[in-house]
Amino acid sequence: MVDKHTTALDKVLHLSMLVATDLARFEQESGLTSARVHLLWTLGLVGPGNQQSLASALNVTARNVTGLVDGLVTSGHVRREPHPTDRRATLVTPTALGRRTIGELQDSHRDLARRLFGAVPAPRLHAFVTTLDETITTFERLMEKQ
Amino acid sequence: MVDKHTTALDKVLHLSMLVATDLARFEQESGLTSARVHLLWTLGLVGPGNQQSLASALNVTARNVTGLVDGLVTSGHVRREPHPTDRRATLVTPTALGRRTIGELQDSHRDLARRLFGAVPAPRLHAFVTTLDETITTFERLMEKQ
DNA sequence: TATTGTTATACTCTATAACTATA
DNA sequence: TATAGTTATAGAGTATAACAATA
Repeated sequence: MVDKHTTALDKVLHLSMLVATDLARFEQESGLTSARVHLLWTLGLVGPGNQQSLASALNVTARNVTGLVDGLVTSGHVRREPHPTDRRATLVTPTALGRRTIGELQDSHRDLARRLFGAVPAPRLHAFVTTLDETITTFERLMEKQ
Repeated sequence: MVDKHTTALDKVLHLSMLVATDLARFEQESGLTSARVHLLWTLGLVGPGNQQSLASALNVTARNVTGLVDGLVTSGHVRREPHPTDRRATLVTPTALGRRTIGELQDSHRDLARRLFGAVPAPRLHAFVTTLDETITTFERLMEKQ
């Protein structure tokens, strides 16, 4: 039998694993890989940008972004455009297909959240989020100290 | 502004991402990769077994397990032993180093859980776990229907 | 000089298919 | 015939290092 703290952590990880499984189905259907979906999702969050900014946001090397963008150009999800002011840089911009895919990602994310938490009474959902906030804060303080 | 359901889901994912970051530090320090740590963790859960059972538990192909075990044999974490009754099979068994690593994994998992949730009042932690249980159940019912 | 992106190279994870030894 | 594991092959993600073009 495990202690109650471990139980809580394991259930958090279990839920996020299920969400990842759901995302994997999206990836299969769209013919995309996790890394490319991650790039598209980020593009949806921060808007068109150069590859360096994507590398920072994704926490990978610039070389890696080159490869991911190559793949997404081939699949027709993004375009490389000249940067308006810096001739060294390229502007990674979603195509119509890319914009549609990003929208579907955002919609299914929101739908999933609503289906998962829609039946939870408001006060309990509030307490749930409060606990998560405290936990995340605790974690970030722990990380700082090392 | 996002709705409260999306906020809840995003915070769950944020927390699990932080946990993954913590695990990544363990991987760096031990010189192991995620996939190999996952295999060791599974070995700790289910005990020594043949490669097919590991493949099922990890949800990857037998070929993939061959490669992971190759790496862990080279790093000295596991040994391939003859299966006592089936001469086709090999028994993947942790070495002393492997057992120590598995123990450290389990300890640091338990420690992390205690540090994250140790300060949460018992009733609120209980409600937290209840909400997670409901959510996981909801999710699994959603998956069945498709 | 510093930065952006690419070429060169290499390793890991992952998969499918064909094969050997054994059940 | 079926199963356990390996060899052969291939693609994707990731990294470091060297380099060209531009700032």
